[in-house]
Amino acid sequence: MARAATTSDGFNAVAEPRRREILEFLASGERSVADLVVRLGIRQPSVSKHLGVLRRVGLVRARRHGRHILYEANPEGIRPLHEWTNIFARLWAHQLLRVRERAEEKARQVERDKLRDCKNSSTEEA
Amino acid sequence: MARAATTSDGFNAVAEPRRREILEFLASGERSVADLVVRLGIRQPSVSKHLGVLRRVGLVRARRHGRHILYEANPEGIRPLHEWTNIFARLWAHQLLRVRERAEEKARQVERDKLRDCKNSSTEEA
DNA sequence: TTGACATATTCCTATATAGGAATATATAGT
DNA sequence: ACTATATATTCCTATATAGGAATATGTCAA
Repeated sequence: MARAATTSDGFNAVAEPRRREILEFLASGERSVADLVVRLGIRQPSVSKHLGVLRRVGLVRARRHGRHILYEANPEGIRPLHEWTNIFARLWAHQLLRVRERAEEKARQVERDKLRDCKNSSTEEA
Repeated sequence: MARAATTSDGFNAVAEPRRREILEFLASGERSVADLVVRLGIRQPSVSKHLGVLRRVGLVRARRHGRHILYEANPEGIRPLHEWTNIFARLWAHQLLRVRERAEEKARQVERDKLRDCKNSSTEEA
């Protein structure tokens, strides 16, 4: 048997590097096919084909605007991939630590601010 | 040109459903090839081939234990995929809202604490 | 060493690509 | 209607599969 179709699910669609590039670009907003051609530096038919795959899998949506067709990312389509990778989240010890550390650092910062505010209000009392 | 090799990166390796199943199973701990054969219900050579792909891409590690070879997931290999999906995190409205709401609620709580602390310090001046 | 078990590898084939080239379709402007 | 522009589709080909079948490799045990 050959590989599963690129249109069989998001995982297969996103396996192609160009399609990831497209999605990365579309993450910043709606773009025309021509925009993508310029951005990716590949020929227009290739871009259209990739967009076709992404559209069939529900990773992008398209709408006409004059002569152009504007594509936008459908972030909901990416979520299943995100959820899947989360299966391993509990094994990322450092990341957990880092997130917690950042939260605690922020809390400390807030404490410092609080102290400073109190002092200021007691001296200059605007 | 054909599709990128399954061993070219984690995205391509994980595009195959069987390989995802393997990783899901290995997320619960080290397993032998025979375990995987039972679990997946596919023939041993297929499992070995899938494991070979996963190993080359760095998604699993193997070690011998007697006659058996034990495979374990390498969660670090999955992180790049997770990071990539995070590009769209800010577009997941509910999650974004939830995160922002929690941050703002926390900020309000901090404000309340600050006010209370200031009042306390002006009355009981410890 | 021989045999039994566990895993990997090789050979085979049908299948689905990705990109190039050429062409079709659709829309706007004149 | 005609032309220019924007995008999609078709045809082509080299390539890499996934799984089946058969076989090789490696390890223990007696």
